[in-house]
Amino acid sequence: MSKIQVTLPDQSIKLVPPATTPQEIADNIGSRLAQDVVVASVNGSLVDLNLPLQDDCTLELLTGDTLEGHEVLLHSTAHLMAHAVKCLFPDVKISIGPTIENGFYYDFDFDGTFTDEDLVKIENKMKEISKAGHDIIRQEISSNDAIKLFSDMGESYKVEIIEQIDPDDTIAAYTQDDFTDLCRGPHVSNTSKIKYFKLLSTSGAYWRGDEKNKMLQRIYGTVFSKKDGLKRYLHMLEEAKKRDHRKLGRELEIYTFDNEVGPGLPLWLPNGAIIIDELEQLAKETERLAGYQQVRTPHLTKGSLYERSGHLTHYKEFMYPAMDVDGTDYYVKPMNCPHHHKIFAASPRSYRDMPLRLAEYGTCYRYERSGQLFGLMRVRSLQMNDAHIYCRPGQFKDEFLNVCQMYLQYFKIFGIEKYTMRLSLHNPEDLGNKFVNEPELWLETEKWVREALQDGGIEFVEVPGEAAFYGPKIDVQVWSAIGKEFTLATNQVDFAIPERFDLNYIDEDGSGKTPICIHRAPLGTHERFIGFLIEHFGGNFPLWLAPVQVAVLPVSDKVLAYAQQVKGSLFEAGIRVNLNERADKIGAKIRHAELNKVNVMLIVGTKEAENRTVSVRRRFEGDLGPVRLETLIPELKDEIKNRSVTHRQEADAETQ
RNA sequence: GCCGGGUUAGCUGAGUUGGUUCAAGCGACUGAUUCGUAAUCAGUAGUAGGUGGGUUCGAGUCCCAUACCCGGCUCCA
Repeated sequence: MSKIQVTLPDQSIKLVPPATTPQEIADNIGSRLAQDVVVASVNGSLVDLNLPLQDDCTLELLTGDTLEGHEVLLHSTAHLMAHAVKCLFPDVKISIGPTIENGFYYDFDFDGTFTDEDLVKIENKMKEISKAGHDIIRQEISSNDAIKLFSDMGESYKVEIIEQIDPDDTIAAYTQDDFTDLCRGPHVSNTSKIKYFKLLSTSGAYWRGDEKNKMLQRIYGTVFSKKDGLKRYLHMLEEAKKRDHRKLGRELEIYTFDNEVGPGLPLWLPNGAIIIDELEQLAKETERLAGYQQVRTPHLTKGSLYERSGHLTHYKEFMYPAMDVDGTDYYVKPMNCPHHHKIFAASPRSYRDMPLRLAEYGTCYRYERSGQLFGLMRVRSLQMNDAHIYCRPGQFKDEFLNVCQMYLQYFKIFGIEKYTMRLSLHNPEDLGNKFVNEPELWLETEKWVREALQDGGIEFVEVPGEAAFYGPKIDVQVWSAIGKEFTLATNQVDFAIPERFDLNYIDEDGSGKTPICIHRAPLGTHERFIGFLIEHFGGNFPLWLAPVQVAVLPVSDKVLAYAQQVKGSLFEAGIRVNLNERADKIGAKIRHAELNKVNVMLIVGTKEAENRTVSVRRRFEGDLGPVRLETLIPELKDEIKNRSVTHRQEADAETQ
């Protein structure tokens, strides 16, 4: 019988009989690989390990350590979980069980809810099924057969899914013991390959993600190919919790909430106010240089303004209800743009005035639904680093790109490296509904934005259907310590609203033209940005942002007078300084300062008092020895002025 | 808004099946100590079971309502 040639990644060739499976080849190479391999890549496509090879091919045997292998392992574990759930709760219907970053979930239709005890039971059952070592067998079937198969099992959600699959596509079912699931695969070849898993949480989730549909019960879990991987991941989750801005925000006394004030309405404590102030300084300096002008607008406005802007039709449910003032509806403002439009309209404008850039740190109020609130990241009172740029079509690309570059400039200052730029486009099917009905303008402005980004060499991903109702936008996505995704900054094109406000400028030819408007908030809101920064730095703020920049720590009361002089000099130099006058030992004072994540500690004892020096100790660096204040103060002022991102190793190490 | 869980002192956090005055640690305060790079010792106090009802001889514990928080879903101008 002729053999087939199987080329391995090291270019070595195995001659095997036709119908040999990748698993058999792995078995032949070594017992370790035989056990660890989870999926095969044949001629570049992922396939099951028990798929018989018929022709010459290249073969890569992927373990659960590889990206593709881990994905397969996650997916197979979702099936294993569904299998276990069906064993324990035969009445549940299964729906979908995809992989997500670092894990998987499965949604079940279940009359009841899964308790923590249920999770333990399910996990134990999974271990049992894993130990039993059932083969996982793929079966390709026709659409009709699949519908019959899953109808007979009472799996109505699966039937619904199959009905929406193109009947010409291959439909596959995977069976392990008495459990069969619809899946395109590939999967690991045997349940015994799934070992190091953990069920993490439960929640409700709407079928197909639509809140009009039935709410299903979701279970989240994760799996790793090695015990150590799972352990490290669980440890990482614990570490991330330590950086959670809600925990650090309280510990570092940055902000708080109060039941009597109301949900989503943060109270900024003095330390938080300092951080806000520094951010505003940065923004004002940056925007002044970029040609922005500051404006200020009121918190209350007549409803008619929001009718004109379209916000009352598009976002009324997210606005605080109207209050009646002398028979007229007034609203607290949910955004600043209509007011800025009014400022544009307040004077006749010429093409010579363009681009006109109006900036404001306006406080807005949005009625976020109660379940959306999340620490500082999602609040009901928020202050935006907002501005609106009015420009002529020919100026658009430059203006838009400049805004994007402003983001990048900020990100550099903060050392933000992990983010995604997302270009959100309209969905033609939602024109006139979710999006203003201007099909040509949509396409044109989307093209402009895309070109501006490409010209600027800025990487981005395109997301259809996510645009604002008045135009395409760029969102900058970041992740909180616990992995939640957030829009940190946003930059939107608005080709519709200026017209509704009858905004115009006199062009070179003497005719009136409508400007294009760019909405932009590179620092997002104070609330979200600071929430993010707390996590980004793990509370270890760079010197310029730190609420307490320097702590003066006298070794004993004997040198208190000198310590007070030191504090005075720093204070006069404009540095935020604390003096620890307590009767503690120096070790305790240092510990206290370290726990408060103070960047610079100045230890003064009799030696320093005699020599008119201070001993510098910096966070993460330890004792740096004595230095004269005349030397130290200018250095610190430089570090502050340059907004240097230093002394944050620990936060780096913790970043996932 | 929806599904689930939770709420005990400033923080963390115990508390059997409802049974006299609700731990403890940290923090705070007072006193002593005057000390050299992540915790000195002793003592004191504390407005502590979210709020409102109910069951009961008796509720932190059981029931109902409500507020707020947490995990998700959905949403995000």
